[in-house]
Amino acid sequence: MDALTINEAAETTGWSPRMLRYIERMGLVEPERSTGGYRLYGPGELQRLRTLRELLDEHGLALGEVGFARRMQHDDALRTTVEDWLEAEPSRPAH
Amino acid sequence: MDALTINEAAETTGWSPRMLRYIERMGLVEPERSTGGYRLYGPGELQRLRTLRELLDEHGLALGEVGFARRMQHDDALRTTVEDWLEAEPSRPAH
DNA sequence: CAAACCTTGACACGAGCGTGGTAAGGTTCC
DNA sequence: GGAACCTTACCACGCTCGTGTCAAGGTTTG
Repeated sequence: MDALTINEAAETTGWSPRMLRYIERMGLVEPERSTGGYRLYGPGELQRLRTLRELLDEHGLALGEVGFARRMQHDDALRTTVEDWLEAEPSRPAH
Repeated sequence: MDALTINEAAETTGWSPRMLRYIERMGLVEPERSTGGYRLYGPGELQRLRTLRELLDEHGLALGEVGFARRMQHDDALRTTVEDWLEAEPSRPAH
């Protein structure tokens, strides 16, 4: 078994176990579960957790913002509605 | 002059003057200014304010989230970094 | 089976968000 | 010039976010 439990995953990624559960609820990193319900973090998830940390630091993002970006990517209606609104810059009569 | 001042704009859009200033700081609707510094809302901005309200209600969004979407659209590095992270789903070895 | 680990759920708490108000001072325009 | 409006800058307050800790109970494994 090459999957780590939550405390082991926390140890190697630098996140706290508490935050790993929080990140899961955001839908950002969702590990498999053992038959008994234990979270099992595979190499893919561990990598993702490390790069998530970089992603946040690099651009000063919040977890909620990445979660929102994810929602936009999964919800076509949401994404297009937001994009349409953003693209409709105020039609300012030529300066 | 077909541009409204902040209180007039608030009146016709349903936002409070307080929120119009807040929305401006989010970078979502940035009206022109009079020489004296008064905000002047043109028809374009008024329309944008009304549709913004709809956008939020329709998908239960927060102003900060739309502001974040805007930042992503304006900052290429930010957008691609976030998208790359989201697209890299955990490489789960074939179940 | 028992020690060590995990689960969910609750309470806590500082920081920031979305609002409102108010104060001190500048702008518009009749 | 003065009434009515605007500006920025603060204080306030309830709510959510990010985070921790603890309790009660189930799982893993030596």
